[in-house]
Amino acid sequence: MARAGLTTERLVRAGAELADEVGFEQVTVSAVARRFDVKVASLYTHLKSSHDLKTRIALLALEEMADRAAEALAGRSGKDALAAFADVYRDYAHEHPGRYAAAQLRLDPETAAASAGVRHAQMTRAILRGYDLAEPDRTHAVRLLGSVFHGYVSLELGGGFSHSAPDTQETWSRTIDALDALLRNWPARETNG
Amino acid sequence: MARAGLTTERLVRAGAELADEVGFEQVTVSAVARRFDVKVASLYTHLKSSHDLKTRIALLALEEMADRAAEALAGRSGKDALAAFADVYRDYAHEHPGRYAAAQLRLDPETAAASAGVRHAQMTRAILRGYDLAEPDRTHAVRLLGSVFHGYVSLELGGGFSHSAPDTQETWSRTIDALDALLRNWPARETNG
DNA sequence: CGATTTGCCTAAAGGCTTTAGGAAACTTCA
DNA sequence: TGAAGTTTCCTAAAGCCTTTAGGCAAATCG
Repeated sequence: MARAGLTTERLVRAGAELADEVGFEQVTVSAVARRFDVKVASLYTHLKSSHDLKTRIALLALEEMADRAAEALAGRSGKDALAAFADVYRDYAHEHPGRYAAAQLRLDPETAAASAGVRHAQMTRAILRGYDLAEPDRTHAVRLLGSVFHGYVSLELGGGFSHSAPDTQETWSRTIDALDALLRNWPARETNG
Repeated sequence: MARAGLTTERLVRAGAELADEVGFEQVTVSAVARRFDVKVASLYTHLKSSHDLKTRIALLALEEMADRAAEALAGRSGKDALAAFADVYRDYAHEHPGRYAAAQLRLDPETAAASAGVRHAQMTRAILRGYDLAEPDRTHAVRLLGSVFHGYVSLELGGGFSHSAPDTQETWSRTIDALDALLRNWPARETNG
């Protein structure tokens, strides 16, 4: 029998495509095997387990997003950088919903530490250089930005904003405006009242 | 054979507990059957399918959160209301991680429309009555709040904020401060610069 | 109390995961 | 070039999950 030429790389890539087509939940070793017209057991030469496959798809997605973000950030600062960065996530999630879902997979600490997730955090910090924030507010702001981007995109993708007016593109722009305003005018502690 | 006294209600409740103990992903019809010391097939008298079980757990979680939120909101307004509302989500997610994850399940439109999700949206709008926002900004703000709450909680639960300083409780307080400040000072359109 | 409905069971089929062991296809190098 | 070794893919099989079908006993209703 001729060999199929499987590699971990090709399998992961196929898994990522599958995720975008039918949802990350539906990605199984079996489904990937079918895609290569190969028996399931054969994939275990290249993958440790089903979980291994999913983790690799997640890492791929994180890399791809980080690469796009790095490019988007080049030569920009301030609100421009903020908007470009934010758009990278949203656009990526729209183009690759399955991969985006994969990127949400909970990674074990070591894997996470070695992943592109680290670059994401660094870039977010870099954006904040355009605003006047000292620690620990800078860290709070990093977390806030992460929350908004992730939260917005996952609600939007999950249909949380239904198809009602005003459209989500408009909300997205206004959200970025709001974040920019907030960062330029970060409240001091205990702003009660 | 004596009957086990199964009901849809009891099964869903058991499923929710299971979710909190071992994660929503691990909730299966089989696992719930085991919990009642009953054969798997027996559950299909009370549940349409595995997906039905999961959906019902999601609906339960949405109800519980909405109930808590409604109580928290009673008699409060402005930043007090905002903070109380926000804390409901975070606390619920910490107490019931599995149920919280369930609440993130994508529901089909009809189910979603009949769910407590509607109450959540209404309450968020109610909170904004304490701030001076006209449409469409009010809707943008509703979406922003939803994004932040959901995004923050899911990143925190997923270990996204690791265990680094400053602690997440502090960030949470500051996030609410920031949102309050933002809502009181919502930027006009095109605040570029 | 007999008849009907309901609830749980056994049986069974089909799918996914994962391991074990075999055979063909590549690679290496004399 | 061809023998030896390695790698890749295959068959087989066990284990777990879902879901349907059909049966018997328990609860409920006249």
